[in-house]
Amino acid sequence: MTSDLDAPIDDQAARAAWLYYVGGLTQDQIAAEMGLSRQRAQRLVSRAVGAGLIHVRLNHHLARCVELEAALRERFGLVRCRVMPGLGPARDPVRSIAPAAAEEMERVLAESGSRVIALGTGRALRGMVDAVGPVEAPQHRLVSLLGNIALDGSASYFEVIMRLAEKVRAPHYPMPVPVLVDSVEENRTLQSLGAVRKVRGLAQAADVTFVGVGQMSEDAPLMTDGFLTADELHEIQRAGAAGEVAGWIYDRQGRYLDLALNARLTGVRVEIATPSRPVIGIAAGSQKIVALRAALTSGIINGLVTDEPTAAGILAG
Amino acid sequence: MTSDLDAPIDDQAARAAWLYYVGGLTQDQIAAEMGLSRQRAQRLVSRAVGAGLIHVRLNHHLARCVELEAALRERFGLVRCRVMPGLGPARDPVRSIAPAAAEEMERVLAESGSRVIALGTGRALRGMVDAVGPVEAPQHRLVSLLGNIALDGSASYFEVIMRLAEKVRAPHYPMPVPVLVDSVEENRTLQSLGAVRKVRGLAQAADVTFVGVGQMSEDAPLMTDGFLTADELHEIQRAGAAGEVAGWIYDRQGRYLDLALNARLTGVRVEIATPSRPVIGIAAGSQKIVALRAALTSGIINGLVTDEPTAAGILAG
DNA sequence: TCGCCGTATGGGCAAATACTCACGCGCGCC
DNA sequence: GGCGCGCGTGAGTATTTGCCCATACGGCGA
Repeated sequence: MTSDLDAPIDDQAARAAWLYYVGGLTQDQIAAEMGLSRQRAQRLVSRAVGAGLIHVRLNHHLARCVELEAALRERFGLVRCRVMPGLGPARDPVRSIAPAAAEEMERVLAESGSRVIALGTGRALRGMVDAVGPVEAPQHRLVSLLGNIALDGSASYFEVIMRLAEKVRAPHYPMPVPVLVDSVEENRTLQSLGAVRKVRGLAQAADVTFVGVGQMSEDAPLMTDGFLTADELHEIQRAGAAGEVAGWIYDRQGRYLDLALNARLTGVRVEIATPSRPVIGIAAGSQKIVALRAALTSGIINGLVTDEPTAAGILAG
Repeated sequence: MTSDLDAPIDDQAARAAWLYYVGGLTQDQIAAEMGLSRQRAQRLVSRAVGAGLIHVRLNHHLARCVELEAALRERFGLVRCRVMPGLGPARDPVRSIAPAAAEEMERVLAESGSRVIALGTGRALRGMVDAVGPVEAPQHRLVSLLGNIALDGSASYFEVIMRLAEKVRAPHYPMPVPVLVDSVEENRTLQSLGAVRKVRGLAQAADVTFVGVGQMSEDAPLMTDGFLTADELHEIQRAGAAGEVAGWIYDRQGRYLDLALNARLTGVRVEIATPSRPVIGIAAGSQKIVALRAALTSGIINGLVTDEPTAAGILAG
């Protein structure tokens, strides 16, 4: 990833992108200004965009999105709701929702009082963290809802909490355990560890929680990430699984299922959503509509950042 | 300006720009997606940029800017300081500092407690307001430091407070009087009005103040905006004028001058900057270096948003 | 009703930008 | 010390974009 050695290059890239997007210079002018070849200027701008150094936001509320937000708020009694324009099919909706999710996160980070912020995992949360600006917020504590170790022992690809903590310089409490362990006994052992108990306690007392929402269809993240086999998935599907938050699986009414799997999950089950302790779901995509509707129905989440087609899909049900 | 009738067009423009900048589609693809001709897509994107619907921010701290910020903070004991990359000569520095100033404003607006926010006038503040996102902040009160009526009786070109109030839906207290009146008596009459007294009192009690900083050189805004004649300007220059905040003129040490003009100024003189009641100066440009250094020296302002060359110039003195 | 004017639209073209390729340099490995 | 290997660079080229113009549309006044 971006190491410290890249800093001067990133600085150049950021400067070039600034001149390009804010200053409105052409790449030729940038090259002249910075004393580079035009190709290099082009590469720097491109690099800045690719590395997420540059961040575009829409200073305008689209009527359609506002309507959907109002409808979702109304129907599910949401505390927070953001609906971003869709990007058309074949584009990753994370690109669309990440900036809005980041704004929600920044809103919390901007609070001057100290908060405990709990975080799930997943691509959407990772996108959110990447889009968060480098604000200093050392007064808050960041805590992980679930383990960040994948089955193969590697730290999870979607490292959310460490990245965010690094950006905002806040104390952080990752859960240094696997998401899912092999046996009930192993889990019991882990849960008895003081460190794990402390992190779980903090997570359960979180003031705000940000989570992804997983679908339980054939492309379930729990399966593609290797936590479930296809057979296990099918069995759980037959038990009525509609979605999953932090690994905990629920049915179409958003009621958590009583599964054998539960005893092997190390993470905290999210069930604290109240107006003063919101749980914000960050998710978009047609595959996630069912899972989102269920989580919203029972109030597992009472805040939502999604995109237009997903919002419409949720409301259509 | 942008009227309500433009809303559907602005919606289209915003959507096109979203697809272009966030989605990364080409204008051809946008045209296909939205069912338009390519030219129309191009015009919409262009319109969105022109109308300030789209807002670019740099998610990366440039080493050079951070250094300058630290040096300014240190030397002048600043509460807040932001230095943005310069755009090269011949580009309006307001483009560079407006987004950062808007972030500072949003930071204040995000506070959940109720604040009184005082605002000056000028191009830089106008740029800031345009860059502020449509956040709801009805808990705060916005108050004007000085009149918004120009000499010819028209409401000032740089309408700052009304625009901001409209965006954030906060109660606002403009000062419905001229910046400068013709005679001392006229001023006395105005100042005795209950409405004016109330606004002035609120402004003096502001929790945060945002001001532009005017230079007193040959291109002084006070003169180009028609408040001073060339002769008056020259006389004031001879009296040692270095800069001006909200119309109140100070010398190179940042001490307010005792001028005949003062008796005709309707606005509030800013002299409340403390760590808990910051006064943030928003200004950039080589002509403003002297004025800024003076205001920083005496602490008329204790916060600053500027650009790189200006910051370097201030420190060089 | 006609004609005028301002505005919006799409085609075409020149400029600007993104991509591809071949080369060169430095680094590490043998 | 020689030999690749990979990264970065510049030249050339395809694509995309911005702009100008001719034209169509619609509103308005005569």
